[in-house]
Amino acid sequence: MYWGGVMAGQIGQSIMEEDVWRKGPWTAEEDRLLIEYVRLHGEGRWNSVARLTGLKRNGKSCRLRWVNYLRPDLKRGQITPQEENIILELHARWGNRWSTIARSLPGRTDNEIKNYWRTHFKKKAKNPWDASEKAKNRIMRKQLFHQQQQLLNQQQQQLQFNLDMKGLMSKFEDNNNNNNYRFPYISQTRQEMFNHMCPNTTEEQGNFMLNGNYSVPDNLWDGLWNLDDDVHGNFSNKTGLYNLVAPYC
DNA sequence: AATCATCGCAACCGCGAGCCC
DNA sequence: AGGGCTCGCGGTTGCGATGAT
Repeated sequence: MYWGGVMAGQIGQSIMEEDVWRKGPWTAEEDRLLIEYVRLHGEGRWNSVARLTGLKRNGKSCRLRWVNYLRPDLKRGQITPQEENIILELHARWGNRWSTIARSLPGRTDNEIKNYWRTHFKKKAKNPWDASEKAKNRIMRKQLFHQQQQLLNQQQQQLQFNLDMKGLMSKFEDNNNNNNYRFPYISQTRQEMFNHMCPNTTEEQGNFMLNGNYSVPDNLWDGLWNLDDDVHGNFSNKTGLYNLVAPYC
């Protein structure tokens, strides 16, 4: 634990005052204050956090803590082989554009993916592109090995997937009905959302998924690789929804 | 058991884009 | 037009955990 940087006084005040920003690991109390701030004011205006909550953290630090650790829709746990494959594919396509890659992995942050890449792939070859090819081969072998087990577990996975999807959809609907702070950008009905997120989905497929069976047609995954980067610049609109749902479409 | 190396990840830093006045 | 502010991104660092010797 240490104390760092001195910041000149805040703009707009006649008297310049020195403020010492705290650095280093966040405490539970700091997390609580930040979560409360976002609950009351939503994401953004991070430089207001210190003034409104008393947190001795600068805006950048608050944003980073929220985006990388406190966001309620973050997925915990290890990167799955499927996610690993996506990372490799997208890195081969976009290089170190971590935020772009992260948008295709719901619940994963650019920082997490960046760290994962560095620790798992970067050092395994002289350059990352070689690493990408080697890792892809490794994953293909791994997937082959696990194929039999996956078949055995298929029923159980299908059940879990259905439950997860139902939970996701209920969150969206809760937000729609209750203005839940977790998804402040959502203002669509479930049907509208699916129409937007899954434009290639036929009406029959859409109804099928909406009515409780969320099996993913293989061809719909193709859309994941054709995401238009231009429409993914901000997580405060439909894009956020798209990114959450895209893997299921 | 002690020491050293490596890993994994949270957090920081510098930079640039976009916006507003 | 340009200066200031906010935000997001990618690179880097620091440090605890874990493994190897």
